[in-house]
Parts: sequence; C-alpha cells; structure tokens
Amino acid sequence: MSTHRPHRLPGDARPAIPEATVARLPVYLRALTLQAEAGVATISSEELAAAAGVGSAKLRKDLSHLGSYGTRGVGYEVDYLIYQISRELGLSQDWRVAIVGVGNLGRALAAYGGFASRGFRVVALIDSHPDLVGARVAGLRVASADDLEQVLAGADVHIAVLAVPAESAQQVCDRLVGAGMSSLLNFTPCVLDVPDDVMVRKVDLSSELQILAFHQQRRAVQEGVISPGDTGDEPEPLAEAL
Amino acid sequence: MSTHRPHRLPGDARPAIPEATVARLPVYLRALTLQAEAGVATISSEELAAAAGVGSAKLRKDLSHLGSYGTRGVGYEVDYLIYQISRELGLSQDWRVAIVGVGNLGRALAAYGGFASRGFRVVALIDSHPDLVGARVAGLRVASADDLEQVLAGADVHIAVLAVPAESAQQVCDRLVGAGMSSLLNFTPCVLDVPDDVMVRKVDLSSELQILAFHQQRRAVQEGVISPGDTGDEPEPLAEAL
DNA sequence: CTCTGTGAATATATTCACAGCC
DNA sequence: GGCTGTGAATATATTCACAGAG
Repeated sequence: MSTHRPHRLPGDARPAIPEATVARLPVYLRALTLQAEAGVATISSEELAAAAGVGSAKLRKDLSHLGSYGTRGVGYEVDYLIYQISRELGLSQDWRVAIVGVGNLGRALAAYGGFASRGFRVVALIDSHPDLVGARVAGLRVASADDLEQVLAGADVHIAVLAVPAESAQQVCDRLVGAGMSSLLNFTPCVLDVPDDVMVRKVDLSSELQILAFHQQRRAVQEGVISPGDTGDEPEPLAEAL
Repeated sequence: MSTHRPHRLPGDARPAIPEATVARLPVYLRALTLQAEAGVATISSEELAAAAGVGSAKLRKDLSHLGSYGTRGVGYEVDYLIYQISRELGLSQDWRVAIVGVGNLGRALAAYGGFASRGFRVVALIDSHPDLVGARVAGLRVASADDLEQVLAGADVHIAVLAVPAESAQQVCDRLVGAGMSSLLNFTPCVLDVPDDVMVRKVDLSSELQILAFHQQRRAVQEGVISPGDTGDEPEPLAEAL
C-alpha cells in the first residue's frame, strides 16, 4: 500500500503524529476558521469537538500530539490553534497543484474554489486531447501532455491531481513520478503502482457509493424488509431519462 | 460522528463485517472485474492482493469475513468471488441516486461514467438556481429544490449526493433527511448534523490535499531541506494565470 | 471550580505463522 | 506441495476517568 505512510527514518526527532489524527486536522482547522469568522476568541474542547463532529476526548488527544496549546480551565485560543494546526499541516507554505486530465472532473476541480481558500493554487492543467490543448479553462491554458515534464518543472508543481481516464492512469502516473512528483491525489478508480517514497491518496466516488449501499442494505435486511441478495426492486426503466 | 457506523441492533444474526474491510471490498471487486475481463478464471490471494494494492494476509482475512469462498491449494474462482462480494455490498440491487446541487461538481458527477458501471443510476438532479431548473444536464431535467421531497419520492431515490455550496449544506441536508434519505454522500467541506440512523460519507478534496501537504512537508523537514513553518518559497505570482 | 492533558483500559485493525484441506 | 482460513501476537485507535494546572 502507498496511501497510509508512517515513513519514519532512523534519525527522526519529531514525535510522529498518528495517521488518524492527521486526517482529522483539516476538519478541526475548518471548524476553527468558521469560529474565528464568527468572532469566537476562545473555545473549549467540548465546543470544538461538537463543531468538528467528534468526541471531545478524541479531540483533546489529537491536539495533544501537536503540543500543549490549550489552557486548563479555559480552553483553546482560536487564532493560536489555527496557526499551530496550519503550521503542522504545512499550510504556511503555498502549495502548487497541477491537474492532469481536463475532462468533466478535471474542469470541475479546476473551477472549484475550495482549494484556493486554503493555500492550494492550481498552476497547471495538462491534457492529451488535441481539442483541449491550448484552450483556456478556469483562467489557465491547458498544456499538452507531451510537455508534461517541462510544465511540471516550469510551474514548480508540488502536488499532482490525477483525473484522467482509468485506461491511462498508470501510464500517466509513471510519467508524473518520473518527473519527480511525490504527492498524488488519485481520482481514478485504479490502484497505482508507485515507489515507496511517493504518497498517493485516492478519492473513489464509486467506492463511497458502494460503502453506503452496503450499510443501507444491512439496515434493510436487519429490519426484515428484504433478504440479502434480493433486489427488492423490479427493474423498471428510468423515468426522467432523455 | 456519523461516518463510521457499526449499527448493530440487539437481535442481529449476521456476523458483522469490520468497517475497514467493508471499505476495501469495492477495491477487491474492481480488481476482480478487471481480472475477469482479462479472462482470468482463478486467482490466488497473493495475485489478487497485488492487484488490489494490499498485503495477501489482509486480503484473506477480509474475505474470510464474508465466508469461505476460496479453495485451499488453488485460490479463488474469480466469477464466484465477484458474485459474493457484489451480493454482500448490495449491488444485486439497483441503487437510485439523486445529485443535489448542479454546479461544476454536480455536473461533473452527473456526467461521470463510473457510477453507472456499477449499478448506480443517477435518476434526479436538483438545484435551486432558476437558470438551472428545467435545463437538461447529462440527459436529465434539473428539478427545482422547491420540489425536493416530491422528486425524491417520485424517483424512488436511495442515495443523495450533496454538491451544494457550503453555506446551504446543512439546510439542504435537513430537507433530505426530512424526506427520508438515510444515505448521503457529502462533497461539501461541512460537518453535517444528522440523526443516528442516517449515514454520511464525506469526500473532502481540500482535506486530501492538506494531508498530502502534511506528509510532503514532513519529508522535506526530515531531509533537512526546510524547517517547519518556513515557506521555502518566495511568494512569486502565478505565471500562466489569466 | 473548570477544563486540559494524559496514563490506563478497551476496541479495532494488521500482521504473523501455521494447521488443515485440496 | 501449494494455498486458504484463522487463531495468536502485535500495532493502532478510541474511550474512559482523573490528576493537576489555572
């Protein structure tokens, strides 16, 4: 596996934050930012935990891995905690992102405002389709996949987002890795084969739906509505379809 | 928390599959489907594990939770295992999906082929913007958010995908829950407040990038390139921007 | 007194290593 | 002999519960 990387080398000083904690820091950060915008200066673990949708004990343990940034009997200073979490996540730096594959999803990602807000800047769009190359999308010129290496180097890209068709995912991934990329966000449903020092995070829409389906089916079976494996649905055709 | 739901009621018969295993079943299923298409009839845990990007012991333990579907000394029959996993995930049923919010992301999701392939049918698009309501997107007519309850009931929707702006996420979520939805896929960065019996899975693009940034920064610090909190980057303006 | 930070207890997940079936 | 299925061992994560700072 390449997602989920402890990656502690021998002479390591810093205390190593658990993966599960790292995955929640962005959630805390967002909750804190909302509080700050609402003018809240200080917040208790109970309140912040509620805003982040976790238990307060978990929140306190998570934050304790970063250091002692709270005040007993009082709570956490919102701005200071935002600063500390941001620093820990590496958000004091600006991160330059390339989107590879400018289909429906790639375009939606390019136009998505949520990135920019938090220090991530989409600085390059790359596609192989001749009709797309040279086009302007979301304020950027689509570069040719032929020039992938030069574009990544020239734009000083730190993170590549893979939004190409499944068929070409591994091949494009190989070129990204060859070009020195070591952080990939993979929107294809493919398992990517990468060296140990490359980190891949996968966002798989289809898997998420399947997990929801599993649980919803369980609940239906549980309630005796249907038995497992039954369709419970006559295969009636789609009503509103074109 | 609402993601991550064991949800075992007292009189429960079936042996309960661990959440971590459930999350990997879609990956195994995809790997198996690719093998089947390549004409492979039988596969060992070692081979399937490699195709799915996990260790073989983990794979075997995962599959053992579904039952004994392999043959010692031989491996797993690909078609049979596909059938068993599909059944377990509830994919013998057709799942009817509504996409709520037809902005950039909603449109990309509506057009995305990956759903349809695996028994998920987008049967309704809902938005509140007057310019969008009535428009045809990906072969469907965009319904008005005013009619949300009727549309969901009329189209017999099982799963709702939330792709609205963050500002309206909780409000729209409340209406979805009120209309009886109990499985939500949340693309907003918001923590949704839902009843215990509603399952929410969150896909948070910004969080994923932040997690990648964390690890990449760690590696940089590790290698002594920069110290934590430093930018390591002069804030030079974007080259190719419009 | 309130609320953080944290050891100790529990629960979940992964990995090992091998008994047992083909 | 080869490979699955699984207990036992380990590692990770969550939760409890309280000592101790403010």
